[in-house]
Amino acid sequence: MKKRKTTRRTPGQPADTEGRAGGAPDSRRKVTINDIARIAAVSKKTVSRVINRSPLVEKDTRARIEAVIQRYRYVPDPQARGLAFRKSFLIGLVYDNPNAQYIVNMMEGALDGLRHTDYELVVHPCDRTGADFIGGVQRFAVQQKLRGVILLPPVSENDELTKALQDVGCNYVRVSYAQLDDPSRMLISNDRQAVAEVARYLVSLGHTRIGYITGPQGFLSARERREGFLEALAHRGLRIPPTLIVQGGYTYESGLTGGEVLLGRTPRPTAIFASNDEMAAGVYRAADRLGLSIPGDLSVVGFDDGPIAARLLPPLTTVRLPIRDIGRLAALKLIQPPGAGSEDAAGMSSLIVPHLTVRDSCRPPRD
Amino acid sequence: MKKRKTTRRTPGQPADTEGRAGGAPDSRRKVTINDIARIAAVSKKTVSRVINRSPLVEKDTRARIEAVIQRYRYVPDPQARGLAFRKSFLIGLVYDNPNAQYIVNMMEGALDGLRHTDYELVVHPCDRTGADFIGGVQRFAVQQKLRGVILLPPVSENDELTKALQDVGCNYVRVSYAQLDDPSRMLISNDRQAVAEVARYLVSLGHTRIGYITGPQGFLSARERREGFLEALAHRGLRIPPTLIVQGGYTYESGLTGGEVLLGRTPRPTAIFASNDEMAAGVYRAADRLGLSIPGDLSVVGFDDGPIAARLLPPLTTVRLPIRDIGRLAALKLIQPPGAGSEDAAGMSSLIVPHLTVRDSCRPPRD
DNA sequence: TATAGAATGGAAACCGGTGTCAGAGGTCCG
DNA sequence: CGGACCTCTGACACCGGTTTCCATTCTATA
Repeated sequence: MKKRKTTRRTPGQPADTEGRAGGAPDSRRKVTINDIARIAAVSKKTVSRVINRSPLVEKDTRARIEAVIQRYRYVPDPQARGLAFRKSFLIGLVYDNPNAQYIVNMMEGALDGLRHTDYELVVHPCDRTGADFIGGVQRFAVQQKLRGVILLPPVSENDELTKALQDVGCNYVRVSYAQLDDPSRMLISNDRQAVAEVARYLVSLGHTRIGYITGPQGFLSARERREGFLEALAHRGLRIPPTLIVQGGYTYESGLTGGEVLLGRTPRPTAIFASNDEMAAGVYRAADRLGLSIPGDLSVVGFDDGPIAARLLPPLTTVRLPIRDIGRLAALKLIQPPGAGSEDAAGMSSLIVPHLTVRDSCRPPRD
Repeated sequence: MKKRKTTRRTPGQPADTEGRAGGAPDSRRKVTINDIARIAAVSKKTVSRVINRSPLVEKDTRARIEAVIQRYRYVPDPQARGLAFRKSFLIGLVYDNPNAQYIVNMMEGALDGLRHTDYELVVHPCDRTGADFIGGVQRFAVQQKLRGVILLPPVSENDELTKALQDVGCNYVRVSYAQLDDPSRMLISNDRQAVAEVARYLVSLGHTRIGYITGPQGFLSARERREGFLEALAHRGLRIPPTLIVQGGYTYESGLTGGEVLLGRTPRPTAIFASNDEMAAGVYRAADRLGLSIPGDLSVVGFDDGPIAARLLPPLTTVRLPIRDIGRLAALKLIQPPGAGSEDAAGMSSLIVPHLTVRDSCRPPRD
């Protein structure tokens, strides 16, 4: 006896439909798993097995079904799958970040990682200072049944948030600057090491009076960069007096005022390290106002290597953050089953080390 | 033989469950429409009517159901709804744009428009020069059953693409610079009018030798800006010789080379209008290389008012594009039923007029 | 008071997939 | 040769909503 005849006795559809067992199913309507099953003369469950790469399908059967799928350009409906799986095929990108450039790059990176998968990226900005910010993100995750969430700094530093996500069983990856969580949920940029490189560079040029503009209070990156820089200088026997360290906020304006403060000290610093590019741009402006030329009278270093860095005059020496790569790795971490390492160990390493990009904004101090 | 009433706790325990009318339904499991129906002692259909704002529900009943929904923080599952509706609650943002800043702002704007709605935004970059680019976007729309798509320039200018989307019944809004389509599907930035403002400004300062750097071939914005600018100048009796018009590509590098070309002409132009900020930054660089000072020796105007504009030295006079607003309006257009204008006519106007933002990069020519 | 006509609400089918579990066919072994 | 075991496969219920169709209740009019 052959296969049983395929059944699929939908109330509406009499045996008639079965008869023309190959007929293109109304090209207007979307092809469904039922169509494929009927045409391939198997049950929809078997088709489902093929779709989900179950090993319990005989090779011949699989090949036959795959051929039909190809032929009819069938793609399973993500919504239906999501409903049955109790999980969507969406990845959330959650951020609260002043730096737009950063976001796009991260997004593009995440999309790189998601390319040729079934997943789509849903962006979700939020205000980490707003009321019920955590509840908002949590609801987002639950309602959309997100497969996972990528948390960008500074929201990635919020332990309450990750707790809330765990509570509702939502997977996540935190992009940050230190080990805050289970390694499988972290992607770490070693800014400490990068700023040490800056310290080495400035010292090697001969600078000894170096000003520093920090990031905003409470940002982990701000702390890591500041501590890393000061420690590295100390390691080389240099101690920056407190008067040469000013508080910034990662904004152009804070860089401008910070720069003006630092350049007002006597004796003046011969170099300023602003802990991001925006603030470095502010320092350029401050120097300009005081009639100081860069790099002649003042060396400047930034951090990020955003689009502004290369466009400033002179082009800014800065630390290049491989943001796009970070985004890609974050996405991969989310969608890859813990065990399998398709990307090799090095590539999937959760540790990113940014490096110094030397342009024209530094020079030995004139003495 | 018929289906017997298996399971489904609903039929199984009617009056009883209602009795403890407040009993939280296993706080671990997600609340469903069935729970709400049971607790409110109505059928799920009625709850569904409330959710979808059907007018066929008695006031009291509605109030009671809404109370239960509130109480249990019930939110209908978008996937299930999508499945039944044959439409998801996702809006696609499709772009192929070199300018990252532009994208983020547009995205934020779209998210503004989607806030407090059931919709989420899915980003989808694409390569308009790639093979089967149109098919790719089409598949994206079909597979995700997108409620609508926002098309950003330059992909918004592709009529084949919009045709393909229409073919699959996908709604869309095109953000562009001229009426390319049904007004209900267009959001137009009147760059022509904006550049006329630039022309007026430069002429009023006394410039007569003005250089112009165009956008890339085939971009509608490039054409509109160039033609608009030249016409406005002509209108004031000024004709730019072809030697003072160079082809750019909206990139920093093209601005740099374009600037060098223009500044190499004799006599030198006293002002250069670069048709976006990136290229204006390139002109700054070109001027710097030639030892020319801005605005002393050369006036420069840009277009976009991206983040670079205010950070250049001197801060760049440029045309401000209200991108975030555009994004918001685009989203609103998509999700609002054609008839209802919740935002007033002026606000929902599909015509955006960017305006000149004067900073410090222009001055009367020195003679 | 009778009756048409609306307004309302319920049961079951359906959207397009996946999970469970039982059953068919084949192999291995005693 | 028969039974235990394994490999595939399919029937059926289910995910959480909406829609169809029909029964019931509530008006309004004759």
